[in-house]
Amino acid sequence: MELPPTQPQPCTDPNCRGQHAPAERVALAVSLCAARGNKLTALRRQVLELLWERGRPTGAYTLIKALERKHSRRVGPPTVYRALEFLTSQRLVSKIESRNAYVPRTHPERQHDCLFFICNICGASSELEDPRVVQVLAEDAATLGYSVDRRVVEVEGACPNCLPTDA
Amino acid sequence: MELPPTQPQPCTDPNCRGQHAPAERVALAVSLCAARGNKLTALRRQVLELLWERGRPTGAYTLIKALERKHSRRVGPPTVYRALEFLTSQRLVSKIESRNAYVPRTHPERQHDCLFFICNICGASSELEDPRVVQVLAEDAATLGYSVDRRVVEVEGACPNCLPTDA
DNA sequence: AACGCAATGTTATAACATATCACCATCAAT
DNA sequence: ATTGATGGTGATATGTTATAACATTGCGTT
Repeated sequence: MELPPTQPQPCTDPNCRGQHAPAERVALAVSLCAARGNKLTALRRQVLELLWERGRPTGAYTLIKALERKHSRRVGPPTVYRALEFLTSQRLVSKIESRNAYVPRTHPERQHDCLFFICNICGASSELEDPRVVQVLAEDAATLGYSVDRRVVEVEGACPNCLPTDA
Repeated sequence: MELPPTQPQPCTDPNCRGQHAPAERVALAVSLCAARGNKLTALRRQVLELLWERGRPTGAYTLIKALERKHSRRVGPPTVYRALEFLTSQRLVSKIESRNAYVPRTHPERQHDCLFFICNICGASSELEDPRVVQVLAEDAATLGYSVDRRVVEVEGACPNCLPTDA
């Protein structure tokens, strides 16, 4: 859980227009929150920045240690969990349930639920949007008579970088 | 997490041939393990029985308390976690990642990965098999260049029993 | 200043999971 | 039968993730 940071992953969305450096991600978050009338405070912004800097699903206690290093004082778990809750409510962050870890979302301006691919070897994750998954799950929910509040779709495997190459 | 047990859910698979009472589920598990040369010991069987009796995703520490009542002595966490690991390896149990809880599988004889619907109100869950989900996720994985080891698909919502009725 | 409110700080604890070592059956090989 | 390997279990401690409960700070309003 204490792996070194990586570079942010490339966006897997063909319609994406860039803005992928951490600073740009955070700037987008600032303007999104402002537009919604919510406050991306210094603490919340720092947590989001840390997530972007690390570039992979990161546990709450790793964030706590990073904040303690940055502030040179103790940081209690609720401090970070509250920030994560806020960021999640703003769709700026998603929790990876199968890892108990958190990732920043590449497209917080969109309403869709995400789908995550997670590499079991390097720990990186890729976010994807696929309406077909949403559609199929909606049909299944209808069959069962369920209403849908939230979808958790996580695929574990090996990413292209970690997969043995043929070359 | 300490809700009362419910009845086992009806099977949502149209091709299912019954055998849904807890005793029958356990009998099937016994024969499956025997056929595979694995030992469903007393402890493991008890954990599986408890899961069937509870009829909803159940946390490891709830199982520990139940075993302690049954055995009238202390049961350490590793005891239950080892049983859960065995049952999971035999596809007799799945973990619900979004709840840190465990459910018995209705069709352990099948190889497919499952898809779970979980009611946020009563806590019940339904297991489903849908090859379309597997197919779509496989296509997405191919697009990203990922290999797939495991799928986690969990849909949270309200089950038909808990949804307001029109009648 | 006094108040209301949102955010944050602080401490403790709950809830979930694993490491480690010891013990004891079972069973195959000698 | 003895030995030794294996696998399951018991027991204690510890690690990891998350929340409850309550205090404090900072800031805008009156």
